[in-house]
Amino acid sequence: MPEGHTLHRLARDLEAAFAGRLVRVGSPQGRFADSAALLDGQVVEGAESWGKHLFIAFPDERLVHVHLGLYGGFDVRTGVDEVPLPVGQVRLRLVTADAGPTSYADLRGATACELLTAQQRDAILARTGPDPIREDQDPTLAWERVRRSKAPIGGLLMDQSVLAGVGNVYRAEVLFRQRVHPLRPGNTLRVGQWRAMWDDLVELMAEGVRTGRINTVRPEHTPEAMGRPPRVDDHGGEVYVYRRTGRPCHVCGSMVRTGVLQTRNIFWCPRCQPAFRSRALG
DNA sequence: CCCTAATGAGTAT
DNA sequence: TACTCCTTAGGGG
Repeated sequence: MPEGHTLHRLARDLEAAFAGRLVRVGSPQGRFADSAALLDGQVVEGAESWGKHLFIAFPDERLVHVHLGLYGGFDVRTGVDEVPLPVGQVRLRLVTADAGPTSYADLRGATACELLTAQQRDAILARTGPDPIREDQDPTLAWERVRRSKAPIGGLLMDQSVLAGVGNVYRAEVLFRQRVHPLRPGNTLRVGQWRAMWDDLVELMAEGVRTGRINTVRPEHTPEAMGRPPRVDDHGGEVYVYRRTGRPCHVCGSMVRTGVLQTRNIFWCPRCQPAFRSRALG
């Protein structure tokens, strides 16, 4: 489930499970085997995330860079009695190998799993915008990009060089909550609207880190408050528009619409998010 | 702008 | 067997 909150939780969990611990490092699937051999038997220094990028630090400034892509997963288990045999395509496995409690972590389906230098990590961070999950981030850096761009805000929100960590769910939901149409050009937004979106993302994504889910509905729109059935599908969080095509808007009852914006599905409410200029999405 | 490929696994047909 | 997906990089107009 890879948006920024997922990576942040993973960094936290990997840090708790492995920082300061001697680990065995392997690649049961084989595709990371050479690099794993270099790290095997070393002590993990820490783990950190930035946007959707995850870095696990080993001695001598060697960093494992992980990007989960569309469907990667990193299962971290702490305090287990036994480490099971790998199941499926495990690209990277970490297992504690000292006197402390036993933990292991299995990485599958990642777009990136590679060994980088600190310089290479810095190059990635240099093309990554402010991350609403991290402390002390400067939203004006993102605003300077948004206000100069005629690209649709729905695309800018997912441009990781503008803003780091927002994916398809958070973009659809923050646009709904702030009543902004996805096709609205960045350079037509007012700074107050941008600031409201940023502040909302800070809150929403912090809640995502706490719960591990993307939950975006306000208290008055929860299933309990409205007497409606809870969302039944996949990921579990309550949302306003994401993947709710053709269903009634929780706020106004209009049918939620869908379209494609920069190769990704976008969802919005035509009444709560009135069109601005363009009608290309209907 | 458009298209395609690349990661796994689950669910549908 | 196909099709989906909380992503991104690369190539061609």
